[in-house]
Amino acid sequence: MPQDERGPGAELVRPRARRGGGRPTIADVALRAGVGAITVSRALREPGRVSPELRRQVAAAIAELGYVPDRNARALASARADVIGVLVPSLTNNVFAEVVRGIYDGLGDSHLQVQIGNTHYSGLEEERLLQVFLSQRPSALIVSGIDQTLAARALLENAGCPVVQIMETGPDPVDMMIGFSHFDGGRAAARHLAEAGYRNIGFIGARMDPRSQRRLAGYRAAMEEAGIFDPRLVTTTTVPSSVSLGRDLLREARAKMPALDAVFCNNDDLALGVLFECHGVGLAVPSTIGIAGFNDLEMMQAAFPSITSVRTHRYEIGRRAVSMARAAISGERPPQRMVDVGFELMPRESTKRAR
Amino acid sequence: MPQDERGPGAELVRPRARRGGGRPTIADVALRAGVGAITVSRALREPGRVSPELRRQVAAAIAELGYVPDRNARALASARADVIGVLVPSLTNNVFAEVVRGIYDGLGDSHLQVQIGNTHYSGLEEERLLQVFLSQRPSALIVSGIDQTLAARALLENAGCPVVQIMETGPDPVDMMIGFSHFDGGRAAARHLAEAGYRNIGFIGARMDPRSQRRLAGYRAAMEEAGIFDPRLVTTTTVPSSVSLGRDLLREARAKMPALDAVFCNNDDLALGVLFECHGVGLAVPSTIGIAGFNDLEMMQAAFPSITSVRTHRYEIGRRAVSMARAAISGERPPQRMVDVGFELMPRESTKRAR
DNA sequence: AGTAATTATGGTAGCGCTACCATTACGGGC
DNA sequence: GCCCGTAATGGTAGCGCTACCATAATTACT
Repeated sequence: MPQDERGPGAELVRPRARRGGGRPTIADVALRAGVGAITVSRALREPGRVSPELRRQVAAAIAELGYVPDRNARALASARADVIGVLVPSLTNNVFAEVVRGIYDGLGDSHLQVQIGNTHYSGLEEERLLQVFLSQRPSALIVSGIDQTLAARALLENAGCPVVQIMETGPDPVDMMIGFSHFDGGRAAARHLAEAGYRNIGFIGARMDPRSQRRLAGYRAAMEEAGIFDPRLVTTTTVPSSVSLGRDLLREARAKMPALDAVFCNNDDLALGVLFECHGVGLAVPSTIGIAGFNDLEMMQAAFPSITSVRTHRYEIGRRAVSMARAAISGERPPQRMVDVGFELMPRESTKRAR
Repeated sequence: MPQDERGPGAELVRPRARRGGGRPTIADVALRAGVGAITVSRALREPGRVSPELRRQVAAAIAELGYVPDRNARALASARADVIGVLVPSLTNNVFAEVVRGIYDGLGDSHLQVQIGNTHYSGLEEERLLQVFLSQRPSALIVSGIDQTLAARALLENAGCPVVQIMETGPDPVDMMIGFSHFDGGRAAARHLAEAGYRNIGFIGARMDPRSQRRLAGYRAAMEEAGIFDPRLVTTTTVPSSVSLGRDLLREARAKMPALDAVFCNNDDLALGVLFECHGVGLAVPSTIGIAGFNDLEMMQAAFPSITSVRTHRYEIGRRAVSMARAAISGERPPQRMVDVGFELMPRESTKRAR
């Protein structure tokens, strides 16, 4: 007889193995603490509603068992996942990377998780991701921009959770909104160049998503105010932005308009490329050509010469968007549904034309 | 009698309102399609096991009702969320932003979602996030580096799901691993500078996380091989990297070692700062001073002069890490548990010393 | 003192899905 | 023709938690 004698029936009698893999559940904790399961649940979510005595017992039992609540079960039972869905058009674009960092930092010690979707600047992809996110019943949604498709907008309006649109301000928010005016930012940069004494001020733009378009519109407005607008000054492409592309576009712009004496770049990557191109072909900055960028990445002030740019408050937008979402989740709708965080023109060497 | 006559008992008889908010469930779809609920579930997850006939009926019912599966219920029932947890030390560091982009692109049309945690280069934070992630029973985990704390390593080993360590290679993987040798990368860059004829080759490093340390070790090995190592050539700080910091560190390095004729920078941001500092103080690059960076960001080749760097395959690492994870999730352990994607030295103008 | 309001706790019944097993239909090997 | 393996489908019983209601034990108030 083998030692491992269990009899042929043992297999049949054995209770079905626990599906979940044997992790302790709330029932185990309740048993150990000598309380009901619901009291454990409450001790975790609303400690104020449980007596200090029981709270201690529960905490001890949790520690002894190494209990970790199952987020999936919680989400199913409460019909709400502790997740904030975030949609951004790009993950590698430094601007959105900082927004995302602000979002993460804005979570603080809340139990919320972030789920990021990358729309690749595509409205259809945004719709698809919205569907996916909604299937989790998120606690809130943060979406970039104000140019959602009709279908996406409908999804947002029926999301059943707070929604924050970020990075731009505009009329008719779905719910809440925090950002700034790209039009005004573009206009401020262009005005600055005009005031510095430049006359043939070009615009260089890549990608040309809706926000870029509005910066271009702001540039145009400033140029027309000064009576120096000329369509040949505008050089754009839908190709994604890069430093090399900045070099290429400056070459293209100068070929078209040899008299060009300044450029306002859609973003700082292009501005850096423009600076390198000037170095490469021996154009003096700022005396022969002025350069202004947009976003004010850290490197703008370290460049030589330092580059004028429009500082945007990306990190702050991320943080405050989460604050607004958290407030709304707790039921307290913030007084301001629409927040304009503005921008700041940072004049530097690259636009100091000697008069 | 009021019109709205329901009798006092109506309130008690009324079936309890559906908790979930009235979204159609799998049972609704099953009813409509005239099949069992389980068949709907299978039609969605393993279409091959359902007859084409029923599959069509189910698809039609889903479309008519606008059914969207509840991910939370699925996760609870199957004890597995369709989520890949990703831990990175930084979200704004361009290198990790590209890894993350590769990860997202690697998902393809799978039903997987990504959950990103930002460890801020902290082992303790990594532990905490691992706990949070594990409470969702993720399908796989991707973690950066090989320097986990003991506790974090234990969590990973008992995670009960595939684990991929990325960005580095090293002995003793938890499960799978994909990356490259930072030591070899650092050594290759330093050797290149020595072979180009530079003699007083400095090292400039920021943050000095474990990967930076290994690059420094590689640099040192190359210097000792060439018999030109001097500890005064090394300038580091634990401050996070930036372009401005590159300028500062070059000033510091030159103050310490006026004979400095080349620098290998920990990363490309610093290298760019070094270039600007050289422009600022009128040092000729590459004749008076040579510059090499690490990672080969796009701007390196667009810079003037273009900057030598060590190209790392960040996007590819992200993509392939997901492939490996997906393979493991499907049960097919990939033949290679450890993948070294290598790196590529990109010699450019900034190290072309005229002999 | 008696009643209502409040607090603290527990029991029950799901949330919407899938694992597991049972059942049926069909074809092939003997 | 019978048995058995295979494929296709369904029923049942949870997964681990929380909403909802019930109950008991207080406190507040008339």
